[in-house]
Amino acid sequence: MNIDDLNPAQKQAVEKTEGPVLILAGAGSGKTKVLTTRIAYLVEDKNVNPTNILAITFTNKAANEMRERVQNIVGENSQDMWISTFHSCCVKILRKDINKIGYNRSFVIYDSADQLTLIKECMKELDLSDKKFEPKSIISYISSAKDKLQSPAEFARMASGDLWLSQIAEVYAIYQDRLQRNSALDFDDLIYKTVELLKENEDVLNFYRGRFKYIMVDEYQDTSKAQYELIKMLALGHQNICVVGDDDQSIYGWRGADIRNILEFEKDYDDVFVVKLEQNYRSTQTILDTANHLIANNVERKKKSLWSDRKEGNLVKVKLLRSEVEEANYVVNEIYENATKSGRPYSDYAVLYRANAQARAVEDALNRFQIPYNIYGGTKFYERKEIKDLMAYLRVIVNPQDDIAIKRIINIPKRSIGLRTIEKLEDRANLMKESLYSVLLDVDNNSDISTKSKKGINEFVDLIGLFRALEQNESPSKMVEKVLDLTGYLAELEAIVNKNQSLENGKSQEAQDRIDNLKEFISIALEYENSDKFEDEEKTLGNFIANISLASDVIDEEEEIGIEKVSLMTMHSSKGLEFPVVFIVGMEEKIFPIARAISSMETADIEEERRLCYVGITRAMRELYLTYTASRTLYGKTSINLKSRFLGELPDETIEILDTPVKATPYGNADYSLLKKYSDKYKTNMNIDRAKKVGAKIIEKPVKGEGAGYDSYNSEEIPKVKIGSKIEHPTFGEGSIISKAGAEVTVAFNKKGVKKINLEYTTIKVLKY
DNA sequence: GATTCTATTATTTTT
DNA sequence: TAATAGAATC
Repeated sequence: MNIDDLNPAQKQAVEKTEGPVLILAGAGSGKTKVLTTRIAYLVEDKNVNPTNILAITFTNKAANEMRERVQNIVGENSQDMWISTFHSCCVKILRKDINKIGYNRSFVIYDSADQLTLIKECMKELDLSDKKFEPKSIISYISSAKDKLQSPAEFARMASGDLWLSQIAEVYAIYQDRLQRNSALDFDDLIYKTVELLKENEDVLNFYRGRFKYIMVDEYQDTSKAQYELIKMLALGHQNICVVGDDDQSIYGWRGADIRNILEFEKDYDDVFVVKLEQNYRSTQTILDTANHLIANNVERKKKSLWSDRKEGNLVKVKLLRSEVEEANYVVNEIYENATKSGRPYSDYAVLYRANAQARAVEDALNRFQIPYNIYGGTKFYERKEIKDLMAYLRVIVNPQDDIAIKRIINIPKRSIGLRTIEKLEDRANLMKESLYSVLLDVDNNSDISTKSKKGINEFVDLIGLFRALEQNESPSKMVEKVLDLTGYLAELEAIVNKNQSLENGKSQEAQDRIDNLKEFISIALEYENSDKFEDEEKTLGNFIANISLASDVIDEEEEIGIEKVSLMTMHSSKGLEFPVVFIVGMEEKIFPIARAISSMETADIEEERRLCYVGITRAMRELYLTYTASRTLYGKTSINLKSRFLGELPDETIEILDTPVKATPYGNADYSLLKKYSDKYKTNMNIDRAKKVGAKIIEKPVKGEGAGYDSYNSEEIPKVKIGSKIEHPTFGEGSIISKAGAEVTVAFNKKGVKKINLEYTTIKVLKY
């Protein structure tokens, strides 16, 4: 195995195969390469049997990438390794032995929507109004309890004396009970129950301990307590545990990640070999210096300092704009000019922000410039209504005890089973402590159900019975087809398409999209059947839907081949990615760091925000822009925020301030310090309107030439028009747009002929977009 | 049972 | 602003 192309630190990380190893891998330091090489090295040079290797990641994407890369080096051998996410690894373990802790082996996995439905039911059972108790917040309590391996009983004990927590404890207990009754596990359970299984069954634990002689964990800084315990149990004994992570990139504390796991790894295991990967292969030294300087402000961290042997590159550009609209315009204009000048494809550019809501302004600007873009974090494939309906059918076929799934589809397509009926059936199920399905089977002996509903229920039950019989010898993809066919689901959609074809409403298109999605689902099933990725599992419907539940593929954006697009995403979702040119927008207090972190008593919260900023900065390969605004409208409210403290934490030598830092706002020359004073005095989020009320002096006239230093128009008033839009001009009358260049459009007027007008200076009315 | 109206509320996201 | 959930109404 040739490892000559690794740097000395990387080599050490690969060659130290025995005992606990902590690889502190800075951003862009070739972490995945080290990990895959290490696995290959174990197999090829150390003659380790591939079955003895367990490599764990957080996302499917990371697992797939790793598997692929390992396969490229060691070939067929990689088939016998477990390279998977925490969750799918746990599913595999649980499928085999979960019956030992009182669950059905054909359990289903509840996603967060199912979870929410179930929680609401549990709350209803306890007569907790969801006015006072936000179901989502209860879920997060329960979820974090599970992350910390707290059972309902332990939670109740801890909560004693606290009314609020005690009530959550009650919900938790019922919720857990209902999950078990439904033969369902939520995502947190997958880890929690695996730990429980291994704790309570020595033989099972010993089996896996014997099997996994070499364990590797990626993104270790993101592990929860439960995941930590799981790994620790498995690694006990041989202690061949290698964890890779970067404490500076720990940005998921809010969903249970415990940064202490990585900070205290050396305390948890004996004689830990620590390697720091500090050479960065991604960014210019200027960008790295900027990031290093910023993150040095954090106290809770392992000291690291990224360096690069690349040239210094451009300074980081810092720019103040007047509003989020101007900010977006500036960014997009810069992308446009930079791309035109350098010949870079648009896919080289990324705009990062703290919250998704900030994307809109950037989107609008991109539309105005007609630059193609992709927003990450859209609707997930599996969250689509039609896919969830279909999945619900499949789940009921595999596991009829799945009440949540039954309720979803019992009346789809319509079978005259209304809400009232379902409620009655449910009450009966609860009363008899039975599943909904058994009550349905027995519906004929149920006196308070109408004949019409009874008929529908029997139809439903017969259908499910038929499917269950078919499932014995049909493949998953065939089953999907059967469900779509025999339920009439597909036919119903096709009818909509045909009926509305002539009409120009979106209904036909929408139905067609759904049909396409369902067809896509069939191919996913076929793909699953033909894949060899899951060699050690049978290709049953149950395993198929479990796989789907653990996948979260975003819908493949109608892959327009050859179209290079600008990427828009949150800094969270940018982790692990890189772009030649990066813009981070909204560098303002209360935006980034976000208000909640500022008001929090915990300095840890600000530190996590700072790490997020570090993640954002280190995405940039060559050029980095940081922008902020004097005034920002977000969630329909305009406020003036101070510039982000993070900007002040950057080194003077690596940044270039492009703005004239003045007090200009779209409203004019607002007195910044005054606003700040009022904000402090009234201890409230001061916005311009409120400030005016309490007497802040704000000159309402826009100040020319001053301010952002960016000579721009107030594009807020420029209507979004495109070629083909119909408009009305105050003097030329109606016309349609035939071409467009920035704010300058060419319009063919109905009466006055073709004219060029500049939307910057002309007020038009848009009749049709 | 479906549709329309009203009120509420808004980090970050994977599994 | 805009999405969405729940209530009110047809």
